[in-house]
Amino acid sequence: MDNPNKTNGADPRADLPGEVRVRFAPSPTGYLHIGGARTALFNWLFAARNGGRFILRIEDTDFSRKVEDSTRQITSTMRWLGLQWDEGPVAGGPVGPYFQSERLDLYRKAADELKARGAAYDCYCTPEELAERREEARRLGRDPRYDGRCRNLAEEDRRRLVAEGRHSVLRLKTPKEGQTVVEDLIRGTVVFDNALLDDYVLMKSDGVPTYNFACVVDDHAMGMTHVIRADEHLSNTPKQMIIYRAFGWDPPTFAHVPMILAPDRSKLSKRHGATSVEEFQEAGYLPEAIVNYLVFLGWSPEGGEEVLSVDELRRQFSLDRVTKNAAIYDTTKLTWMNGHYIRTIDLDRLTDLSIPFLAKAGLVTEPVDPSTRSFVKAILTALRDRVKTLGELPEVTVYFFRDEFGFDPKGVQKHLSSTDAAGLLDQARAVLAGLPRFDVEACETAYRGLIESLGIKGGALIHPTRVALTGRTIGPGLFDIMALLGRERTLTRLEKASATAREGGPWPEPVDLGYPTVPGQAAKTS
RNA sequence: GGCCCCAUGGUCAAGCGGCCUAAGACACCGCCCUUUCACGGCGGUAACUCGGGUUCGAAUCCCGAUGGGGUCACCA
Repeated sequence: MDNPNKTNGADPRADLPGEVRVRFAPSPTGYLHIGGARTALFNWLFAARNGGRFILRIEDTDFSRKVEDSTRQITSTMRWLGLQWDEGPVAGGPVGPYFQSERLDLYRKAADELKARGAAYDCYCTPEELAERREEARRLGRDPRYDGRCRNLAEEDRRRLVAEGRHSVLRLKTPKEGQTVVEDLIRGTVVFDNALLDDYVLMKSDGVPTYNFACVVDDHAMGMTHVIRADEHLSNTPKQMIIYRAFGWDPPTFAHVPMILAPDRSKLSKRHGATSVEEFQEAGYLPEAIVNYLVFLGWSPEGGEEVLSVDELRRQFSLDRVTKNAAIYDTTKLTWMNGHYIRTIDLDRLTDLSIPFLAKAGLVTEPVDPSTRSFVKAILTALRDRVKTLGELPEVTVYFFRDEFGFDPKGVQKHLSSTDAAGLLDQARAVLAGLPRFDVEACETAYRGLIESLGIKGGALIHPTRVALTGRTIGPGLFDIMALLGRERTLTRLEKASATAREGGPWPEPVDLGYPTVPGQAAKTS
């Protein structure tokens, strides 16, 4: 005799490492969505805080031929963010495989068990018929739900349908009465009427499970203790609870975190600009800034700090300080935070992170030699608190790397259009040329001296010099620029600018290095 | 449309019955610092969706309305 409980066994959780087990289960869509990243982050932090394990599972039950590429993309971005998983692709683990596409046998077995328990049944209705009936129901103003006609099929009818060559799907026999109660860590108690639940599909006709089914089978088999996921899954939860109950399994504890919405309050999608972590990565955002920003979308620390290190987050994160309301995603604060990290992280690290951006613009060639590296480092010292993203770097540093850098017409107009300016530049050049040492202090002393002896205001000399040396009116301190440029280039540029000023131009046009892309702010500019 | 969730400034948010004539951060606006631009410092504008209750007392509890969001597939 069949023992309906025989495959229940012990709760898998009992034998698995970690008291707390949580997972992030993305489907391989090609990139790591910003909302997904936050869900992953919450899970990761929750595991860290509770001494648990963080599992990565790829939900690739959909067709998708790019599974491999997509998975690589997602995993590499997660690593870049610092969200290492304890079990999952590459890492392996005791309850693998961690790709749903490799777990098909498990689902089939589980499906058979459910059928044996009388909790599910084969349905032979074709998609066309279903669509037709849905349409019909809609027309009559009824809920477009499955009518349950295969729920209690007589054996001979079943045979007839098979003989017609029909394929079947497996449907769950959902209870017609009663309620399903979800005790959610964030939402509290949420009650759903079973009567509203459809006999939805568990296994598709091609033998592949649907999301809700695979999700339950895996969460159970993988010993999940908590399921932390986006709010959009809350309405799926009763369906999943019923499956757990049908198997006789204890469901995990659920926590539905609020969604991240686009500025227009709708669900975040591609048309809202940057929605993937990769886009921010390419634009020169630092992982710590993204993590820091993301965690504050829905969570806040007890102390009210706005900037917290990852270590601090791992120590402080808790689900009971997660808000219930959806957050609108706005990059302004992220950009500010990125600027904060740019000016506070270790300089060597900043240098290493910056070089690829300069290389991409052709300003340096990788691998950089030591002297170039220290030059970049010195530039960064002078410039780091003036940029918000690494992507802006080429734009604001060209003149350090190239002698053709173009002049801002307004700057020229304002500071280099008179012959006075040319004269000033000549005098400055003479003074600088005679300096025994050419460093920040020496340059400044020389300039201050010249300014005083000419009886002019500092700006009268400094502004024209800045434009002459950099082509623009903004940038680091002038004497830092001189020291960075070195005597030779400084003198040459002064001379050249003076000559051009005398001739009244022409001044080279600013070069286009691809303007800094700040994702999500495109809409603002237009 | 049914069901579910949510509701404090432009945005993120603190607040969990009296400490609220409501924190903090970003953004914005002034001022200061200053060779520019930043950074930094100081200050300012700006919010409890509405209506009923409960209570001595409500941003906080209850109900309703309104608004927003999610979900209703052989997608995940």
